[in-house]
Amino acid sequence: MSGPFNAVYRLVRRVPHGRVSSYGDIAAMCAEEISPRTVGWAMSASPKDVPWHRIVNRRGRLTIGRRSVALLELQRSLLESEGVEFVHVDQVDMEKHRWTPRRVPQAVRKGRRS
DNA sequence: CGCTTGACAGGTC
DNA sequence: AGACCTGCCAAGC
Repeated sequence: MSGPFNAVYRLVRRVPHGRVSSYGDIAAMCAEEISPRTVGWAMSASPKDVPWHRIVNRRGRLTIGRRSVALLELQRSLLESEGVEFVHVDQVDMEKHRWTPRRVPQAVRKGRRS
């Protein structure tokens, strides 16, 4: 049971309560070469135990809502309930809440230095 | 099998 | 700053 999607899910499960990460950050931390788009696709099919709402775009925008406004509102309410602050109605404060792990699990770490 | 569609990102103008 | 282009890649048709 492996593959890019599961690697993505393992990483997203590590994003702590009250913190957020971006599609690009998750892709960069992933061991396999995947694109941010693939992370987005994985989120759209994520299992129940994956905190998909903690993944936003690079600037903190909630880029989910084009097809489902209800999902956008759900994401916003979930983040607000975790104490995440917003700089705009659809944009979280990345400076304060971006997840910046010192170490990513070896199995997931890609051979690159930031 | 080829074309379109995105829950993206980096660059140009 | 914001519109636009390109690379990206799994799914769906």
